[in-house]
Amino acid sequence: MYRFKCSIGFVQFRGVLVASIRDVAKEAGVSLGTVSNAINRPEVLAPRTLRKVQKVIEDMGFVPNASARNLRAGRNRVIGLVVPDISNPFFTDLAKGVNDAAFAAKYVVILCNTDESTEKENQYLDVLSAQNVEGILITPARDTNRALASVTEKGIRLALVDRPALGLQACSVAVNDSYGGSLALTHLQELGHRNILLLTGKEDIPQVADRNAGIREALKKISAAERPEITELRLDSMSAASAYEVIKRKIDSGIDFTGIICGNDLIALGAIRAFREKNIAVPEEVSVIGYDDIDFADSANVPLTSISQPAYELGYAAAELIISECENPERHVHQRIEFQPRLIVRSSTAPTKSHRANLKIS
Amino acid sequence: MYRFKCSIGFVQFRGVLVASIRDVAKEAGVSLGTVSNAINRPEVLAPRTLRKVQKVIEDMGFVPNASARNLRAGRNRVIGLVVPDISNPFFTDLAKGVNDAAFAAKYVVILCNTDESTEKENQYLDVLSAQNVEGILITPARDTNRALASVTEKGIRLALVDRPALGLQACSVAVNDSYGGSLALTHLQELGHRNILLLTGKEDIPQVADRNAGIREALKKISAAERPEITELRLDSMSAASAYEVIKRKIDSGIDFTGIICGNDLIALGAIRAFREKNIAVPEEVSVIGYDDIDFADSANVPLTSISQPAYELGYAAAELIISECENPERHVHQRIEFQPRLIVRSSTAPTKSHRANLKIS
DNA sequence: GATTCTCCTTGAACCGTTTTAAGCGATTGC
DNA sequence: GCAATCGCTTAAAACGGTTCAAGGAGAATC
Repeated sequence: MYRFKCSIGFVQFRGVLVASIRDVAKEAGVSLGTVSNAINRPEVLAPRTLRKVQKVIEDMGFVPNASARNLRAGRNRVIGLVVPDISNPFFTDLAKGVNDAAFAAKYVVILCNTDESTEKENQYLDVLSAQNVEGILITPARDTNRALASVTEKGIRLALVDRPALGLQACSVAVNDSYGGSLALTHLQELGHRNILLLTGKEDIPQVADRNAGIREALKKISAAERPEITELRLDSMSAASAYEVIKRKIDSGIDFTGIICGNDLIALGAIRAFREKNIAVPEEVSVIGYDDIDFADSANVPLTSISQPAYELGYAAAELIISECENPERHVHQRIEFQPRLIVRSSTAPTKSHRANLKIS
Repeated sequence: MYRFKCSIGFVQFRGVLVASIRDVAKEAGVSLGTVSNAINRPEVLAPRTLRKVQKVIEDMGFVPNASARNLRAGRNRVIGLVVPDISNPFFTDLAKGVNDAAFAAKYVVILCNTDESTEKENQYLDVLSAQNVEGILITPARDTNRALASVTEKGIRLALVDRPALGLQACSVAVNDSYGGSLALTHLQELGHRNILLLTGKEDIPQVADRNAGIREALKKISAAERPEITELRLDSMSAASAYEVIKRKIDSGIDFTGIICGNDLIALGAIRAFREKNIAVPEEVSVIGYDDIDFADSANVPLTSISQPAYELGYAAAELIISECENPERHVHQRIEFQPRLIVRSSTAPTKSHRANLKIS
């Protein structure tokens, strides 16, 4: 650090001497405004002055104080990301996308993990607005969160991730969940499954509701004779542990299905673990289909058939969207980006026995 | 929002009217300093005044501007977390621990992902110090990063996570990597493995170096007759994809080992995938041991033997440490917390053929 | 040589808080 | 009855930047 060489006293800050723009100015023999220009509008300075100031900045290791900057400019290059479960690789990938896009634009991301709780979500929204972030990227735990609207009233821009912006003044980046649901159902139906268990989270989780809707939609299109029977089972938390417990109990009370559609891959992994423990073969006796197609799906005990969602791209696009809104508010128009999910077939799904028999006959 | 009722003009901010402390003061008929006191030191105000001001604050939905506050007070309840790879569940869990501890203390976390690059690490350190975060939690990509020292010089408190604080004025929370390495080696050695491949990241990654040191230490304690031969192989990135490619090539050029010690579980999964593809049985032909014991280790294709590290606790402890330092700088003394790793045996390791034969004989 | 024009640079105002010394009315002490 | 004390409240000075109107030094024009 340069501080010992500097002729005038630096400011005491947290017990340490830190250079301010004033110190740079004095050292470089220019005015304070010139230093500011060197940082923000180098093109207005004479090349000689610019170089001189830059050298001093470099030597002193000067970094402009973001708070002061923000106070004056009303901007701070911070966005918030609010997700229900960062341990889920889907959201991890999404967060990575957000981070990379933010980094490229010299923004910074505050990560908030709500554990699927609306209460924690609201607390985080309060904290984020106190921090005065420029924008918030959120995958809301529930569809009806009035706190979301009040955030936009405070001038904080909002974008919904993995959700359409229902009635909100906001951009959204989502995956077509309804189509994803229908992909899963159709796959099992075509393999001959007629009794299917739907193992998801609480109904008020938007993604869950949409996929269920897609499944029902797809059901209608299937002739009555071939139409599967659906049973629903709700987990308190969309985690492997929760699915493991529930499926173990289910096995004990008797299995009345040949296929499971899971709310995400973690649930699928938990279920498969339960089956393995009880010596029920996947996919021979039960087919399991996951959702998200996380990286591990391929390395799993039984490589998972899953519905692939572009998590990283989702996050990247969302961050780009909100950052462009922050940089250019007047020109911005809210938009809705929708990605399409894809079915990835691996080893955890197979035709039912009767279906195989039928195939041989015909 | 109150803004339409207020008699004087609010400040235009991001296209939206936002109340400042001045507006509150005017509305409540008190001075600006009194409002500040109502917020920060309610005990100095007369109860009547306090109630009056609080009511106005409530009605206006006033939230103090964090930038101004930070500028003046030098505190902002923000800490930074810098990790090499957030996609790695080890760091995800760690980040979750940090987040939970921060949330409990009403702090907020800026997440920074460096992709194991010192350059990106330094850029993030600059951004974080510009943001004036109160503290930084970091798992440095390399041991020798001079930028770290300069951060503390700027009055930003530092704590090292998953690393001891080598010569730095900082707390640290770490896992005994050297012991972890010896655990892995001893396990394979006891299973009869005499040719072991070490599949890790670059040597200058501190954790890698320490574990290697632990392995060499353990080797020395083994009698020459039983001492395994170690070959090292370095990956550019500690990811499944990288391990997969390298091991596939290795298989083609001939396998001269019966066991692999991997730098983390992702590497182990990538390696196992390569073996499976080439029809080499794990653990019958090759034993594989991972590191970190991520949640998924148990659900993997071949359930992974691994060295378990308390990632969540690591993060939680680190965050608590730095937050207590921020809240009480003068009373704080730097400390070093060390967790012990544990060996978790699953199915990816087994005795070598000759070892099994020996066992039968004896 | 005076005038205009360009190109840089400067000084001062301002952003919204916190903090502290000073002020002020009421109460207490002598 | 006057000074000292007490309990609140206030005014004003930071904090560290950005921004912009105004100033000043040369170069170009007349």
